Amino acid sequence: MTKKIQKRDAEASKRSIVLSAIKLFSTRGYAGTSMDELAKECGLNKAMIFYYFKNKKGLYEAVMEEILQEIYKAITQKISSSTSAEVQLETFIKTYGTFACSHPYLPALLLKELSDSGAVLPQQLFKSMRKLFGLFSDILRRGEKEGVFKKSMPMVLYFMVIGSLNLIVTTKPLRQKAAKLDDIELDTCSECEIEDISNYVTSNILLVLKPFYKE
Amino acid sequence: MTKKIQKRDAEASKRSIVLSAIKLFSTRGYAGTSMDELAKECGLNKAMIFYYFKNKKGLYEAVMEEILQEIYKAITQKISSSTSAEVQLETFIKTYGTFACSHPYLPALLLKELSDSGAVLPQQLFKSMRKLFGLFSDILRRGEKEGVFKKSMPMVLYFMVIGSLNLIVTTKPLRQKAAKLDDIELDTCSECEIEDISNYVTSNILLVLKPFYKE
Amino acid sequence: MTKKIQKRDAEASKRSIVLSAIKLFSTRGYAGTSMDELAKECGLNKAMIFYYFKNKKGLYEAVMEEILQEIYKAITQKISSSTSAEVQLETFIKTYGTFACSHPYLPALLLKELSDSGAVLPQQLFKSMRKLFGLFSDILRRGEKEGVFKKSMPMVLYFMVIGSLNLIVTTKPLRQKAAKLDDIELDTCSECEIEDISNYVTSNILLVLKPFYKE
Amino acid sequence: MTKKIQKRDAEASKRSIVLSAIKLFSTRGYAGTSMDELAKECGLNKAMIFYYFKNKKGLYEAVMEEILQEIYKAITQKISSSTSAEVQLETFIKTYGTFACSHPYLPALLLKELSDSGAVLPQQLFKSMRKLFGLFSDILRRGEKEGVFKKSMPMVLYFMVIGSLNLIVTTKPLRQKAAKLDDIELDTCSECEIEDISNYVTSNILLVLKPFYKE
DNA sequence: CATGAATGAGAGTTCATTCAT
DNA sequence: AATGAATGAACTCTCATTCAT
Repeated sequence: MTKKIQKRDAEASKRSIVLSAIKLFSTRGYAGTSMDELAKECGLNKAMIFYYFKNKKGLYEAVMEEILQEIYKAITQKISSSTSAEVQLETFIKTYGTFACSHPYLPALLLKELSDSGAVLPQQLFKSMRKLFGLFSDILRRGEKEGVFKKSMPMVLYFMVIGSLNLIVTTKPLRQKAAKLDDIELDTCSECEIEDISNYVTSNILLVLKPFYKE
Repeated sequence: MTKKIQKRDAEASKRSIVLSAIKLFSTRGYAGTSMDELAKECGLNKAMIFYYFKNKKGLYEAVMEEILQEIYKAITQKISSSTSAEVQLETFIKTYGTFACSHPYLPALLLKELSDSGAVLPQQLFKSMRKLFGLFSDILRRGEKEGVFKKSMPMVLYFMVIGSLNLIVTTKPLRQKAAKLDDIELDTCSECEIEDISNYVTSNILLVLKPFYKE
Repeated sequence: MTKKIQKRDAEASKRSIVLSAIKLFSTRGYAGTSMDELAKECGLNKAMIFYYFKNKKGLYEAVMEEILQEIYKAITQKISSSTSAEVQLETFIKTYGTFACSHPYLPALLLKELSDSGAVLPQQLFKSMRKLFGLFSDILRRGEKEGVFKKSMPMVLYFMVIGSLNLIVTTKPLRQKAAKLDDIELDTCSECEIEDISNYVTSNILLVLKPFYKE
Repeated sequence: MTKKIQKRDAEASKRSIVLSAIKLFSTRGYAGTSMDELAKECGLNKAMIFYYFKNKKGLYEAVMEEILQEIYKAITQKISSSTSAEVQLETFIKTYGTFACSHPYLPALLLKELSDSGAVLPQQLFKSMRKLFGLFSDILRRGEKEGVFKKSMPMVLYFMVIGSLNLIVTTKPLRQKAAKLDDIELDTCSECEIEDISNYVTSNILLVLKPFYKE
């Protein structure tokens, strides 16, 4: 009845650890995150982290699992409402963009992991990356089969999409700072909305896939 | 004479430290790299690192400075031989690609830095990043002025370029592993040469900038 | 009736804790044994250990009490069937040997305890040790009085007996390994049966106590 | 010149660590000894222990190596002055006794290690034990060959010797306490000198090896 | 009687950094 | 310029023990 009181609620405690871990791992990185700090952040005793997750790496795995499943679910859900390859591609990119923007830890963690080929989590990253990229790749392949898309290099296009979107999200503070201090005239897109950027990326990719495509 | 030799030794030692630091920082990240390990790697005493660089952060700054200047120099040099915006853009992308491929620490470090908005190196990264992006942006702007390029969002295009190229480089081991183990048919571009990819990226960007562009 | 079942369960649980504790304490030592591991070993919740025994030390005391009583009971029982000092001494040694061999935790724990003068368990060990040694000493004294034994140093003889028997038991794996790997010819008694050793020790002690004793 | 000042003297620091380690390991055991306490005890920073010895186990190894070599050296030195098996055996036992008494950490550590078959240091213990026992065994074998000793079980005799001597040393405080409090008449040899005990053990062993031996 | 959640203290170990030579 | 010795703080992780149910 008084279930909502956090104390002695295993699920809530575990959740609170994961949430704090997401925050810290995404800002300070794996090695840069300390379990002491994490414990303080989530308001639980440090030992509880090891009670629920066998060790630091185990927690990191759980965190990555969590967020990669989230984005995967978000995208598949949205995509399912259409069968057109073109619409699905558009949905993929836009959903990824808005999700990344509202869950900025995803780009931070993903870029960090991908920047050293999954040094911490090779197996895990590998599987999750494949799953998400598989989705993207399938859309392109189907479009190709149906004659609406040109032949392409899916891996490169995928990296153009998630590379740009992730970087746009993670560099936001940097770009805003740049805009203020800048003596040189340099448009760092500091005021751009994620929707505009997703749209721009989408139309760029479609330009590549569909010759004579009108934006 | 003795002095000169000492000075040469000093320069050599400093150089050796930076080189080892590049290697370690790019593979293990900032927090993941220990000064002990670094000292072992470069064959010098640990105290020498602090003799030449005030502290770990100072060394990291020197490392970033170094590699960002390198890539900047490489690109400006190549670009200077032409005045056509189109050729310059092509040169920018391809030079970046080949440089990233032959100096794979660049993508690793850059992505790591950009993935947390330069938490370690705000000021430094900021300036160097701006310089490189400034180069890219200038080309686009000039092309636009000359009527050969359409209006665009330079920041996004820049991220599409360096995002994809960097990811292609850093994920190479991952993608090759994926190619071997994979049960599903999934083209991870595991055998692609960087030249092909740079070409593909270039033509994609030109498709965006120049409507009706023939690849 | 419900009560009785509960009580039986309680007894059974307590017993199961003690048994697991004997196993772990004797192999890993007092400090080396963790309550977590112990709980896992005995299949009960960790808190139950503290429910039945006030703390780790309390459990250790109970364990020692238990096994010292066991060996004491085993010996007194066997001894009672004879009144001859010589036969009783023989029975003491042989019973100790076979018991130690079939309950190898006894030597392990006893040697550990005696090796730091009962730092963990002064009072407890003290009393139990005295009881067992008292038995041995009584036999010698009576034999002396009856003129069948020479005057001796009971404490030293006692240590010669239990020292050798305990060591033979605890070093068994070590000695067997030695036998296999050994390049040098060295008889480590790796195949000896405890009966033979007990016999040998017995006859040695009798040789000391009874001059001109024929083995 | 001011070499004797402890600071910045590696050899002295290492020595001080080993000495403190001997003290703590022998009283509290391996698992029971904490590196914090050890650092406090030897007056050095905790990190220095890991600077000189790679880890706790490494330090323990060094400690065991040290003391086992000491006793081995002490015995071989004394033994070398005679060629008679009988005298050598006597010297072995007495030297072991006096050494054990003046370096009481030896019995404590040896019994602890032997009581779980070298759980911490199997390989090391194995070699050192073999060396020392080899010495003992050789004497017996030679005596046998020369016709002065009867056939025997060297391993058992060895354990009777070191078992009793070690226990006499480690139980000294216990036995003295027993003597004071005791209501029962029980001779715990609380006032015995190690020489008397060594003599007694020696003559007992000789009684076993030499029938009709007069003490 | 029994459990899982929670804790504070301390474990071993590594860290970046400085000092003395 | 260069080294090895030294340090204190921080690290990940485990401990014995208790609380709430």
